[in-house]
Formats: sequence, structure tokens, C-alpha cells
Amino acid sequence: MTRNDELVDHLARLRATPPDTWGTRDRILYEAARLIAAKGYHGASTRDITSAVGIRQPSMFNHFASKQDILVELMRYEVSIPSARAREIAAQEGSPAERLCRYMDWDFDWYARMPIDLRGMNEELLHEPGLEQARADLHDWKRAITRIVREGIDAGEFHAGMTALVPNVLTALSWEIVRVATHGSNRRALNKLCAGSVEFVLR
Amino acid sequence: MTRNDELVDHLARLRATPPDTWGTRDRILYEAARLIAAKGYHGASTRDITSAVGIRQPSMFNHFASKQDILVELMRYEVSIPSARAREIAAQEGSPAERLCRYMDWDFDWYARMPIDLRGMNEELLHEPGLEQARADLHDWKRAITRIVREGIDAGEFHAGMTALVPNVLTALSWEIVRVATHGSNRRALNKLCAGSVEFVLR
DNA sequence: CCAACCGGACCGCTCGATCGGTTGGCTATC
DNA sequence: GATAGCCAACCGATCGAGCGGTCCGGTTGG
Repeated sequence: MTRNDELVDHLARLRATPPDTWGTRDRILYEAARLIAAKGYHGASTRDITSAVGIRQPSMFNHFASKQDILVELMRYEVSIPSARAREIAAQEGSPAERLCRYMDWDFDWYARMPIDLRGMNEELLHEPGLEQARADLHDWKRAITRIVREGIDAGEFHAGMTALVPNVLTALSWEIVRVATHGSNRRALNKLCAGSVEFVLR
Repeated sequence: MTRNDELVDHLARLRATPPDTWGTRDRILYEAARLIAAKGYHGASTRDITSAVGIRQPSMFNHFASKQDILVELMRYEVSIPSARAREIAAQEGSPAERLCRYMDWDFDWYARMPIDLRGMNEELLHEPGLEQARADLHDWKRAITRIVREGIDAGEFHAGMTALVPNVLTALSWEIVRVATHGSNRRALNKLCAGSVEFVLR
């Protein structure tokens, strides 16, 4: 079982329990994701995060070696895991449209079920030093999506010219889904948005 | 002539002259936009910005009362002016598809011709205190776009379910266009991307 | 008893912002 | 044409605040 798989399992367990029963480490990740989404990485201080958790700032360093370590962990949820999944699906069998649809179903579900708010993990953050792994994973993610789209164009399934656009549109839709999932209460509207997003891209 | 019109004129004049002949104030805006796009608002310090301009940090305050004032000015380019244009076009005559197309043509051209890099002006920044105007303008922008889309759905021109999505897709495409315009050298590829983007949304 | 966790005190540093002083070009006056 | 006065622009020094991070003694559950 890879480290990514362990994380996916861990997240599934988290989703099943209310946040106030989580361990300190998970609550730090939770509040960090929320505050970074609201104020940006440099705008969310370690004191902001720890006071939201309910501990003092130095206690944070019992769970993470540095503030950047939190970012690295969150980037796994945001970038590394979807990247691994995209590469996996890109190599599977089936028509390009089928595979793109299959990935989008997983992607939108992934972001919709995420117990934390990852909207602050935008692309600019990847230029921070120490995030080489996440940067490489994002690159691979784009390559996997682009590969599916290009195969679809060659097969005549997709419209030419979509190549460079689709990754951006997917990102925008994922963010919108996180937004609705985090702040909206309507579960049905969320499902509709996910289904509508797939249709919007494949249309 | 409104303040927005004056800014549009000013930008048109800037585009016609090379950056190294600009006044100090415009060079500050230029480097601030570039650095905020690269490192985020809180990550780009006033010393970063001024040293890129070639002046010392305190000199900045002869042109702007605070760092936030720079942000307010940049947000006019990013949010307020497109918002005014969207409201204007939404109220014009013509079918919804015509109007959406008309706005997108202007929008993509606006971002493609922008002499500075506004990708750092993301939505999270609007939650900073003191940006109430920009926040209101973004809200109006979304309302104007949504109004056109909803009229299009009522008229049977657009697919139902697009309503909430289109503003996000437009934003994603605008960013992609800024990226290509800022870092790409191929003018023809940029025009193709703009045209392709219109087609992608209207398809 | 020990390992894990916590937090008060504190470190060096960078942040945005202020201040007083200097410069250089403009205009008004003779 | 020289001179005096003015003002916007710039800079060195410096401020208080907040930053990420360290140290170490206290607490607690297995």
C-alpha cells in the first residue's frame, strides 16, 4: 500500500467522524487549510492557525517540523493524489471520452468529499522552495489530462484546440465544487454541479 | 469622463510606450503586479517591489499611502473596469448569445492587452479589509454575466445548468490568457486562444 | 518511569510605515 | 541672466509589531 493510499484511507476515516473528535495534527491541517484559503499562505500565520485549533503556537512544532511541512502535506491532497489518479486512468482502457469522464467523476467526488478547504493551494504557492515534489506532480497531472484530450482529438471525439484549455477549466470547476461543498449545505445541488461539470466539458 | 475611462486611456497610453520610460508610479504598479502574481500579496514585500523598481522602500510612500493602496489600484484593472463593462453589455440590445460573445471578446482582449500581470489578484485577496469596493464590483460582475446566461437559458439558446459555472470558466480562461500573453511570445497563438475560448463557452 | 504533548519566555528577523534631511528642477522676481 | 524660493521625489535611519522557530520545564496517561 503506497503512502498515497494510506492518506486516502485516513481521509475517508476523517470524513466519518466530526472534526471536534479529530486528533491535534488533523485539526491543525484543517484550520491551516481553512485559513490559507481565506488569507493566503503568507497571510495565515502559525499563531492564527494554532489559536483556531485551541493550542499555543509552539505546540504546533510537536506535529510539524515547520510551517512549510503543513503546506507539503496539504499539497499531497490537492496535487499529488489527483495526479497519481489521473496518470492511472490515462493509462487505462476505454475511449478518451470515457476515460476523461471517469477521471472527472473521481476528481469532482474527491474535492466534494474533502473534509478541508484546499482553495488556498493555488498554483502560485508551488513556486515556494521545498515544493519540488508537488510541482512535479502538478506537471504530471497536466500531462496526463492533456494526453487523454490529445488522444480524443486524434480519434475525432474532441474538438481540436481544447488541449491547453481543459486542465484550466477542470481546475476552475474543482474550486467551484470545493466552494459549494465547504459553504453550501445543499447536498443535491452539489451532486448536480458535479454531473453538470462533466457534461459541460464533454459537451 | 468617469475615473474608469481615464484609467482605460492611461493603460492604452502605457501599452504604446516601453516600460523603462514609464513614470515611477506606473513602474511600482507593474512590479507589484508581477511579484504578487508570483509570490502572493503577503509574500511580495514592499522591499521586493521597490528594489525591482530601482528605488528604496520608503520612496514608495510618495506614490501610494500604503501597500494596500497598490492593491486597490490593481483591483480596478482586474475587477472594477471589467465589471462596469459587463453591466454595460448586459443591458445592451441583442440576443443573449450575441451579448455574451460581445463581452467575452472585450474581456479576453482586455486581459491579453494588459501591460501588467494580474494573476495574483485572486478572489481570496478580496477578503482583505479595505477592498469593499472591489468586492462589490466582483459581485456585480457575476450578476451581470449570470443575468445574460439566465436570459439565454430562458430563450432556449443556452443549456440549463450553466448559470453558476460560466463566471468561473470565464475567470479560468482569462487567467490562461494573461499567462500566455505575459510569458508567451506568439501573438498568433494568443489570438487563437481568445477565439477558441469564446467558442468553447458558446459551443 | 518514560514518552508525548503542551506552553511561557524568548530569539533573530522581516514586515509596513514614519521621520528628517537632501537633491534637482521649476517658477517668480529683480 | 542670475537668484531666491518652492516643491515633489528620494533616501538613511529607525520604529513597533508580528513573523517562524527554539528552548526547556511542567503535565499527563500508559
